[in-house]
Amino acid sequence: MVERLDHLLGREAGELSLGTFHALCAGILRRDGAAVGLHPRYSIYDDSDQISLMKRSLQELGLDPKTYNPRALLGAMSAAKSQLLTAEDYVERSRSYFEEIVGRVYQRYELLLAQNQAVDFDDLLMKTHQLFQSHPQILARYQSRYDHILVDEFQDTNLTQYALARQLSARHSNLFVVGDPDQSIYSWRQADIRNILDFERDYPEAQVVHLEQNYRSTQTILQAAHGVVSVNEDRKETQLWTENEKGLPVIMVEADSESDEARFVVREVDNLLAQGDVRPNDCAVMYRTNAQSRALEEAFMRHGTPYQVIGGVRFYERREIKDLIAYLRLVYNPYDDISLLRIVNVPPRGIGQRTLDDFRQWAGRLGIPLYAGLQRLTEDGFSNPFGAHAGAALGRFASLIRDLSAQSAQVDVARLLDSVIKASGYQEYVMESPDGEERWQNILELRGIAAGYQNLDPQQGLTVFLECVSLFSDTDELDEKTDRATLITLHQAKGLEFPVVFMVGMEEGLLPHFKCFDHSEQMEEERRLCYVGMTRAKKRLYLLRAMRRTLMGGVTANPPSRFLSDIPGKLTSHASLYREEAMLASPVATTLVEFEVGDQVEHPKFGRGVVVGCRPTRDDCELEVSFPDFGRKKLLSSLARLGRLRED
DNA sequence: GCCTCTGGATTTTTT
DNA sequence: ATCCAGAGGC
Repeated sequence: MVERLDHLLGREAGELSLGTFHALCAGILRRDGAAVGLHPRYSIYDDSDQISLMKRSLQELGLDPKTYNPRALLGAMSAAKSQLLTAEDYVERSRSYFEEIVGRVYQRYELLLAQNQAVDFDDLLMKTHQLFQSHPQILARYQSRYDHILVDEFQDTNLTQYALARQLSARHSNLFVVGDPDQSIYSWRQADIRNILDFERDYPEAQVVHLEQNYRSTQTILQAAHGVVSVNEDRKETQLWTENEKGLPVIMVEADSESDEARFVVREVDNLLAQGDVRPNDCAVMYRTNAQSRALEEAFMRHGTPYQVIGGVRFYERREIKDLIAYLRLVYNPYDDISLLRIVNVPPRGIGQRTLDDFRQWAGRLGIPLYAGLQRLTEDGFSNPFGAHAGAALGRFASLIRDLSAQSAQVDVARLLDSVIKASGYQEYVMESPDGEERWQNILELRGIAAGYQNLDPQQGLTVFLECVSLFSDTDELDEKTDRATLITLHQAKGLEFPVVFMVGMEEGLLPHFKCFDHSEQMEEERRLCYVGMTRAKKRLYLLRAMRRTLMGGVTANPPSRFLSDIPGKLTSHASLYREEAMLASPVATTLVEFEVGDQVEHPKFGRGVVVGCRPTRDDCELEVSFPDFGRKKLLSSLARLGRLRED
């Protein structure tokens, strides 16, 4: 985004602050969070840290994590935070037994967060809002800093984000939001469409501009996508139009299995590349679930076609990476018990469950963070209450972290990381494990990323590095410089565009996902998701499905997605792998051209003619063409080299 | 304390 | 199919 703006605005782009709500808030809290009791070196807890903390909350309350699913509780709590409900608010309005439990857990969870000097993703937003509310003079500073505020993808903001935008723009009243209700695909993350509806109420003087001209896609693609999304009932009818050409038909492909599906994609990409006007970068393959990337990746790899997978098993969620980050986080924020517990015995250093339980209880009685407890153990003249063996192991760990902390003020992040690896013996530990080599490569990659922070002073470097790691977004890794195809989920693809798009898994159960079958609102969201995917395509759109596919160990046969039948037939062509042998190595879309009755066509031998009949078959189209000099001829669209004459 | 085995859950999407 | 937590053996 920064690059795009640089390109558009030139030098002035440097004056802009640009970021996700979360990143912006993280910076604000880093500077001014002390006003709401936040330590400037607070940690940001991600998904798995949240799970740990939630489990600990349950444990402390004597609740069984099997009865009370930590994920479900986190979900309920997150929903509350997205609407600015504090734990106390929540408790006050809880109506059911479940809500009562959530309320109790929420309170305990908040307490633990505070003890750890940590915040979760939702807190970044909510605490910033609280900060602004309780400290108008701080808010005023940010208000005067930003003359204008623009929120993009406004349909995907939650109530807290909207409230933040309101606060920040209150002084200048220059708030500009851009959004498309048809592309609202994050309601499960508490995105609230009310934000769009309420906007005009909250800003009665707002000017509304409807952007109905599309500059990206061909007419055919737009019409096909409209066919899908216009079925939604909870929707205001709008139809995009474009001055672009009609373009190629949408290609529907029916494959045998997911590997066939993947093979088709790879071959077609190669065909397009061979033809010359398409580069690997122009091609994207989109799917509903990350698990689907596997078969595709395999096909791309085997075929030797360059590709990149966005998201999937996320880099920063790999175990070896999280472990090393936990060392850095603990060094950075000694209150961070979650990070300490993660690595206290990784690699194994003789601190087992028993020792740890004793130690935690002991520190708990003293009311001090675990790290402070460790330091106390090593103080001179302190008689260690743990056994000789366990006590010594704890002591060694304590001095390990202390040495690293001392270094953290002196050396840059990359060197600090080297020290962590060396002092903990992490390299040996990783190399012993299965996939050791691969995991070590990941660590080297992390080392490379850390090296990018060398020009900052040590403290600053560590701060910025940890923040980037926590707030890293998958689409950040989208690499436009190396020329390769992109494999990406439909959700992540929002906001992007590609000349060639393959949507795979167009089946009932995948898109729409079977989890959405029972709820009409969720079903409408699936439809929008399909719409988002289709409208990413500029020139060529392929919709693929597999007759059989392996899901969670078992083989299933999914019927075609209901969305496929909402695309007007005259916009589509069918292709399948069965025809593959007969097909020359040329892209499907150049051999299949869309014809309608009445089209003027030209044949290399018969000359000009008019299409009088058109019968689509499963993977082709039988045409009947009337030629003035040769009479009526039956032709196969894929074989007869017919050209359509321009309509005037 | 640490390693291995087994049974059970678990996959929708993400800042 | 794969990952994780808990149990049991060394």
